[in-house]
Amino acid sequence: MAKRVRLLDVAKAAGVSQGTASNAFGKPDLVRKEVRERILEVAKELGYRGPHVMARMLRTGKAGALGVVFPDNLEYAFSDPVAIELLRGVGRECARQAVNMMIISAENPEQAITAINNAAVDAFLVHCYSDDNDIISAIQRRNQPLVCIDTDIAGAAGTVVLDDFAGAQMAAQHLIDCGARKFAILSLQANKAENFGPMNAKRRGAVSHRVVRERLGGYHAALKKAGIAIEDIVHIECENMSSHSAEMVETMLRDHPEIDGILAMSDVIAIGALDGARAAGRKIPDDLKVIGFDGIAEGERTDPPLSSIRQDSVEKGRLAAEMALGEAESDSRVLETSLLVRGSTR
Amino acid sequence: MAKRVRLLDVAKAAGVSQGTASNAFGKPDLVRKEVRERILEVAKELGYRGPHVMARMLRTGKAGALGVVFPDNLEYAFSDPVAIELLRGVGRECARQAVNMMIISAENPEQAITAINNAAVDAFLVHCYSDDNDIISAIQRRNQPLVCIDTDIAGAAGTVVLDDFAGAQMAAQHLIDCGARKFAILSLQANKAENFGPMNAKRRGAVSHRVVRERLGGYHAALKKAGIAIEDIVHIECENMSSHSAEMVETMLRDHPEIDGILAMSDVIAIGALDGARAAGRKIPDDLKVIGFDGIAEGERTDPPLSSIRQDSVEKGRLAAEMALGEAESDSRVLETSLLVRGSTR
DNA sequence: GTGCAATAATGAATCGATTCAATGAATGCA
DNA sequence: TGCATTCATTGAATCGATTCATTATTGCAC
Repeated sequence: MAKRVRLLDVAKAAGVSQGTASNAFGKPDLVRKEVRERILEVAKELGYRGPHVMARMLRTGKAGALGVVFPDNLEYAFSDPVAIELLRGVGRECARQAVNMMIISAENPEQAITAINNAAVDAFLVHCYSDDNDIISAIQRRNQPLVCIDTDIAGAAGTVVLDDFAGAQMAAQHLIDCGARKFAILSLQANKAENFGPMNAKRRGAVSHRVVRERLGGYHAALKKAGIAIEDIVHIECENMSSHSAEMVETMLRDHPEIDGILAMSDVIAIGALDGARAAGRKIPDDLKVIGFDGIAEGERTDPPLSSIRQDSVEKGRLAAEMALGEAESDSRVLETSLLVRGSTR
Repeated sequence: MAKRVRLLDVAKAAGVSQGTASNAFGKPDLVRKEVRERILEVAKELGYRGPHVMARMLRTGKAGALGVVFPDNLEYAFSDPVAIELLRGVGRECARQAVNMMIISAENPEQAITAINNAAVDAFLVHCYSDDNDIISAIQRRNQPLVCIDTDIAGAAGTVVLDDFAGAQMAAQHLIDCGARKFAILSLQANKAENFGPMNAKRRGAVSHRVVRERLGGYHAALKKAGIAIEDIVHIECENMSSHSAEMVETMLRDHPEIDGILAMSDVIAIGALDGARAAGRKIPDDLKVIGFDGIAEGERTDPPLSSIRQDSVEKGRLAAEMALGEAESDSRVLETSLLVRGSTR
């Protein structure tokens, strides 16, 4: 293979200094028009392909890219509807700022750390639930701006979270207003260690995932206020997959026929719950009210359409990107939620 | 800000050559254990953050990333279910090969070209419909492996496409088998220039998007064989959005009450068609059969569930990534489709 | 014609690693 | 003891740009 044509070669051939040749490409207004044109012409003749990206990066220190990390589960980034909305928002802001989007990919945590160390980016965005994490430390070691989404980590440059507590409270209050009295909570995974199924008090007390902790707190607060004892609530921890929650709910409803209100921590789980309830012979919303969390588009098409707590995940991603790229005003934002009433509670 | 600690600083402090220090990090087995440990220790003391990514890239010429470009519409990449599956596949392969995934982001074609020129990647993957494209040229100018998905472009290192013709043929044949005789085809955008609505013969003759050309050809072939004249088919070009196709279909069904079979070039369009047909008072599948294309998961939950031509978009993305990263056997692959019969044609 | 400012161009230093031919030391074998 | 071989280390060259202090040129006003 022929040796790559360098800027220096172009400069020599055009009879100008390397500095001028560089400016002809990067800062055209610093070079006299005719000189610049000659340089570009010579460049074309020699087959120069434009400034070498890596060399420029090394010199300028700018990568022109934002790193996006999903430590908990990487396949999840392109599967979960909420994660996808998040990515859409990140992409939107990156496009606005003319910065590329580097998705850190890995099959396991160890690989992820290597991937992080090899990524030429200017800042990191990390979406995760747990806050104790080798991956987070690896990012922090790079000493670049880091914005955390959905969790608050000490030392992060910024944080974007939801007011999960208030949202959950709203959800539970809504079910109470609809007349439900016997509740089941379908929780997202609460800890690093998987432990799906009924959730005992001990595990409820040791929730390391911020989102789960807050939402659980919000549910409990509203229910308590309505005079419902926490011990009377059925807690189940579900994988964030409709098929999984469907199974769980079907079983659960057979064991606890009295349940008339289901609080699901995600719409994906809630959609499965609708299926499970149908399989267990319940009529929704007559026998049983179900409310999800997130307000994803799929919730419009379920049978019946799913009530939920709407969050703006696109904006969440966009905002986080904006922060990471250093254009945001504050370094910590809490987004609000709103109640979305549809057929599953009406 | 204190000056960054360089490898050279570490080497000096540890009393070894820079080469040895480099090896201590990059090729540990070339350095005696005690020496390596001392180097690492000194590095930690000095606050050395590990080899500088950009410097390494410049020297080695490897970026450790795969560029992914969506020239037609960038927001689309995180909106369309099929594009997302594609990304999932790409992500899977990238993870397997320990390579990051650089999503080229831009708001307009001009910006996209800059973004491409600024991206430190080892290869490119491009998903697009049209084959004449400034963006493609920009990528080709970089002289790196380029794999095209869903279109075949001269000079690409590889191509991954679907047997769209056969799939479309299968779809049309299925509707014929179900007894439909009066057809409407809901096409994806056929050309760079947007022109949604009824599609005249002239526009049908000048389809620049390969996918549309092939699928249209497949539909026509099957219908012709069944003795249906092309002129009797209603052609409508839709935006790939359910809400848009719903409107189009509702209007279309009022103008053409005889239609009893709808061939949609995507499931997204088909799902809108179900809504539009319902709004126009049709019963599916009794009055009207509808079949989509792609076989996306959402099709299971529509009312009625959507028949479709299934394609494995995840595998399409994975395979393309594999090719681009240079591990695939061949440089051109055509994937097969299969018929997915559900409620909308039964 | 002189002085001053503005504009162009120069060329060497720099960004921070990796690589590789050369050298030195240590080991194995006859 | 001598020679070949292996293992560890060195140090300079290299990857390919950008930057910036300096010099050269031009234009303009008085």
